[in-house]
Amino acid sequence: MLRIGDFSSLSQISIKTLRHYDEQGLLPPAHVDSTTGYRYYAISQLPRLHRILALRDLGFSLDQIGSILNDGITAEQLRGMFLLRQAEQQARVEEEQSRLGRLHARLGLIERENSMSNEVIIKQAPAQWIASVRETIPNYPSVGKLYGEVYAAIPATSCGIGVAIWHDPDFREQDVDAEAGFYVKDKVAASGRVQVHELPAVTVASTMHHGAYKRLMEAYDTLLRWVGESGYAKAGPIRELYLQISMPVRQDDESYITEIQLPVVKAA
Amino acid sequence: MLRIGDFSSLSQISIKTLRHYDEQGLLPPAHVDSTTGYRYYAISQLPRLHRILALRDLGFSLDQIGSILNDGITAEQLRGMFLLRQAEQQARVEEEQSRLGRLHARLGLIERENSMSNEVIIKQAPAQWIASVRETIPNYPSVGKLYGEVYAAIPATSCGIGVAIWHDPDFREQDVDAEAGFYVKDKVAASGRVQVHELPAVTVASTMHHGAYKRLMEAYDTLLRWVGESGYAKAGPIRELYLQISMPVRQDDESYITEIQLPVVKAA
DNA sequence: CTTTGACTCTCCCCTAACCGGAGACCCTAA
DNA sequence: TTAGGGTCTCCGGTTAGGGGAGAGTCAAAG
Repeated sequence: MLRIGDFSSLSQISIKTLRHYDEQGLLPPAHVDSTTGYRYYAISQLPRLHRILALRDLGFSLDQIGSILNDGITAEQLRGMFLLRQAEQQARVEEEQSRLGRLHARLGLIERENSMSNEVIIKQAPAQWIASVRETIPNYPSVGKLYGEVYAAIPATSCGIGVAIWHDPDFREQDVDAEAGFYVKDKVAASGRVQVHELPAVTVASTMHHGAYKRLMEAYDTLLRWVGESGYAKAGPIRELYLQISMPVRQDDESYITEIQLPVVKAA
Repeated sequence: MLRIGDFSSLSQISIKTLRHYDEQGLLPPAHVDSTTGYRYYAISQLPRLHRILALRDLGFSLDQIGSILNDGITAEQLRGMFLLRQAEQQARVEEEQSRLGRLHARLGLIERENSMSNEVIIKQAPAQWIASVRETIPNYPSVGKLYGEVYAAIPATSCGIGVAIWHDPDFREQDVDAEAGFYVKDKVAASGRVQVHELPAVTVASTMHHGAYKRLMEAYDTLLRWVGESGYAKAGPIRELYLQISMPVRQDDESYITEIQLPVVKAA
């Protein structure tokens, strides 16, 4: 019988860890003195400790290790747990690799521009009701005229932020297939050219543009390059959210804040 | 000014997280009502939140993000932090990949043998004084005779566990270059053929064999295969530690516990 | 037999980045 | 004025242990 310190130096596992494994029921000492509480370990417990460490090294939680070691588990269940763990680990590796890729791309940007520019993040855009008109307009700035029409058609109280959706599959200078309107809290009544429909929840790559519209192109550049470099693919029309704006709209107002959202899916 | 719930649904970041970022000094609300404690956020704070999320996505801790955003950091320092983070991430990817590899190998074993056999783990063997004799012996079982010689030469009180070290670079059936002796707590005096020297601390791949010596070969098989599959290379002579043994030694005693340690380095 | 120094015990707090819930307070629309 | 939903702070929990305090224990030395 070994005291905990001896068992610790024999196994090279810290005393704290051994006590922790005792508490978790993974490795109760062979004997515990009921008056002093001293833990006494047998050398024959070393293989079990080794097994615990091996499973820990494979990424199982202590809970899972407990299930594997204590609850008489069948070979089939064991295989299932390993398959599950392998799938998780596979996903983890891919995630960490993708993070490394993004880091690499960001570092490249820093080295070129010597600062941090627009940040791109992936997020979930929730399902959202929108009141809007859709029309082919001669050029981008013309979109402004559509908002008045929508605004007049819906109650002001349910009117949320202004949104534009560019339905063209690619960038066009002219004859743009544009949808413009406002997010609305609830389903309001449609009227005439103003349609009310629900945008489904999607995963988007998003960037914030803080400044004048005339520099919005930079944000688009950043966003599109990032999406390509990070292994995503376009999965829907680009949205612009006019979070901070003033009336009348000016092309050079530096206080404007615009979010650009590009629906994406992970590329294979 | 938005209340925290509005800012939360606008940014798709949970209220709890926003409060947490406030506490950490990352994103204090634009205004806090001093009587009610209500947090009020400005839309112009969205870009900063985006920046925080982007850095979080790259794997920086909130502390590091705070340094980057709050402490006027130079471009050079920023570059340094990113380089460091990239190196860490690179190491992490390699570790997780290696874990996946081990998992895959283990799963292969499970599918073949339908159970868990010997577990192999990597650990640090501490530096250790040993009293031993080294001799070329005709075959493995002959090693037993050496222990009596060592045991007679050292004080019984300082005598630790029995150890054998196989110095041949590869497995040999005959004329084995063997070292046999006992770990000793302190440096004891050498005498005659019995040498006392210190084994340096090394990283070893280790497996526990619980059972008769005649099946020790299985443990060797497992250990050597594991080392190959897991991307390590042999870095020294194999040790056997006789943790549980009886006198006289019997080849078929199933209560024996033997640890096999193979010094390793990560293969490139 | 006693002392002494090393060892061990339990208990509590700490890690990172939040999540969940309790109880109290606040805001606003009907 | 009230009701219902929003918000506040505080407490506790998550993983796998680490650090330390204060009290008790063991074994060798005197």
